[in-house]
Amino acid sequence: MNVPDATSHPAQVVCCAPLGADVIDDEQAHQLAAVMKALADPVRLRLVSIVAAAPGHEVCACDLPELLDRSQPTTSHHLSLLVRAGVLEREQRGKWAWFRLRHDQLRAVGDILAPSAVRDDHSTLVD
Amino acid sequence: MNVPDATSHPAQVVCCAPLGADVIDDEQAHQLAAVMKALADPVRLRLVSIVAAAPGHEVCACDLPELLDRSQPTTSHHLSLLVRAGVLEREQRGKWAWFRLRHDQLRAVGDILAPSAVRDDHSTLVD
DNA sequence: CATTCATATTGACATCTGTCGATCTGTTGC
DNA sequence: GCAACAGATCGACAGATGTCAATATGAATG
Repeated sequence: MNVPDATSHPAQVVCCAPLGADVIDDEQAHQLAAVMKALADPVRLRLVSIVAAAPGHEVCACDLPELLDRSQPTTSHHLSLLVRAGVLEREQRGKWAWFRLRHDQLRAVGDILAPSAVRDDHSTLVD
Repeated sequence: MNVPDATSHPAQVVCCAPLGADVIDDEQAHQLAAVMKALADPVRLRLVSIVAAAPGHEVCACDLPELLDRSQPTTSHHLSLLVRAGVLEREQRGKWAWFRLRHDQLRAVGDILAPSAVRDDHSTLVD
């Protein structure tokens, strides 16, 4: 899936200009596509939704195979993919792994697609 | 890729609750994933960006193979995929096909990921 | 340190995806 | 109707993706 960076921990937040501001170059397109590919799967969307709706916006991996109706390896696979994409953060607590949302990353992607009306907008997608 | 609906023309805009409002069900997840899959490709992101940045937010298909550095069939494939996903609209003008952005669809997806601060927010992702 | 439990990694497999060359379809102009 | 052109569809193929069973790794606990 070729997500931005596999090893360094605080994965980079995808960059910022809204889609209509200018034609994005190939590199930007690949970076953004990598994060969006990570999100563009039903299981992972439900996963993100579960984390987002959880108290404290965090969940223990131990609960996820059942919630997602997937095997433990499959669940782990999706989790690590989302971490590599910078959408989730992983934290080890005792023998459990907890995952928290990277709201900044989610917001960055959202803002590229639909620049929020609050920011001074350079007459882009918003006609 | 299994995008929402292949034939009916004004393809449905993906639905609305932000990701953290509640855990989305399997059906919602599949619908949203379909639209996001359509967007989660470097070539298609550049394509959308090209349309978004074009005067009038519309482009002629005839210009795209060169701009995207892809063959005519490949370009056509990406275009029809985006139309099926409800991201683009197609209009025939003489022998040329023109494509326009569905801003509503793009905004819907963006708002699910990053609920805009202007709307009264149901304490979701925005801590 | 041996056991147990939670999670990650590996290997295998079917399916999906992006790409192009070749061809078909539909529109224009003669 | 026919030639010319724009664009869509088909067929093929390499490579990516989602899935699970089996196994490895790593942390807590006796």
